Amino acid sequence: MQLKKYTDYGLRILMYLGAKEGAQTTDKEQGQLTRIRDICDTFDLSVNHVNKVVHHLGRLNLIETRRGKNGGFLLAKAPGEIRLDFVIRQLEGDEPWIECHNPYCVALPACELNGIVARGKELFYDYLAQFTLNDLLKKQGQLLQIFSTAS
Amino acid sequence: MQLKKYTDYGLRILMYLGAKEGAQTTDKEQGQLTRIRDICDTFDLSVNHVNKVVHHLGRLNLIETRRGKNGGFLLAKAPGEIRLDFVIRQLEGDEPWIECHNPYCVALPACELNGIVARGKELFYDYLAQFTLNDLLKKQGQLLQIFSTAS
DNA sequence: ATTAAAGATGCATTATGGATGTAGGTTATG
DNA sequence: CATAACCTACATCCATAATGCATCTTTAAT
Repeated sequence: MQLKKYTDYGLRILMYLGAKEGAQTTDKEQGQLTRIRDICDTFDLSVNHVNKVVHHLGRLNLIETRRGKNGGFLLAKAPGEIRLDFVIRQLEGDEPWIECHNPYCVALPACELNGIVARGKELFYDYLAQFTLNDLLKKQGQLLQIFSTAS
Repeated sequence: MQLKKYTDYGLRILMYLGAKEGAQTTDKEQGQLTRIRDICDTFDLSVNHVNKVVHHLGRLNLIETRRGKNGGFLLAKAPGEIRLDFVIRQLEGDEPWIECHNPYCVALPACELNGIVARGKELFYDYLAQFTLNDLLKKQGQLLQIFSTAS
């Protein structure tokens, strides 16, 4: 019962982008785009894994990816528009937390458990829905310093 | 992100015991104790796995186990005393849902995420705390019939 | 055009941990 | 003392997350 590292990495990537882009004064006069390598250097992660997460974030329209020389990626929305429940639900996959089939449970027709757990799961996500990427950037200055020295 | 089958099996075992014992008119005049084999036959599970879950439930003092001939196990408390949050927390293990170490995340000193997820986790368990084994036995009659014919 | 730098993609491999299996030990009944 | 139950410690299997590798496609600079 734990979030996948895959999901975790996705959130770190968003935090990295949010901290960096929040520090840029003008939208147009930004420097180089963030590259996969930048993320890997900062967090000491596998290029291949981050590759896939970045791609996934792109498909979710949370970031915009650009191929080719001087390519990279950046947030596709304002940090306040990126809700944590959405990110986690999508990256994690939204399967039931309890498995009634596989193997099939004979009690299923009379079972109250799956409903209770499903409601609990929704409460978890409802809580996360109160937060956005902005809430992860409260200590933006400190994050920036960490990210700039970590690579 | 899913409960372990181990936990699931534990809840099924408790439901089985609750349904069966709830149907027994007098406490003293009960028949044979429930055995691991009974659970396995009913739910079509592995003896070895159920073995461990039963043992765990015993250590948690949720059931009383008796060794030797005519041994077996039974609920150690009234179903209304067995809270679902406790059962799931114990069987599942109470680790954080997000991993900040292993690999260590450089953002940790300035990260708001782990706290948010931890709060969400507690809300999940708070919700489960409203329910007991009794709530899983609403359809006790139907459960009894299922269990008696499933073996 | 050519080249280099970036992400995209598919497949292979490794690592982790849950799920099972095996073997024997311990306890209680009759 | 034989049997039937749970107890316990391993060992092994297996699903899947995590990671690696190779190649393709796209884009910008030269």
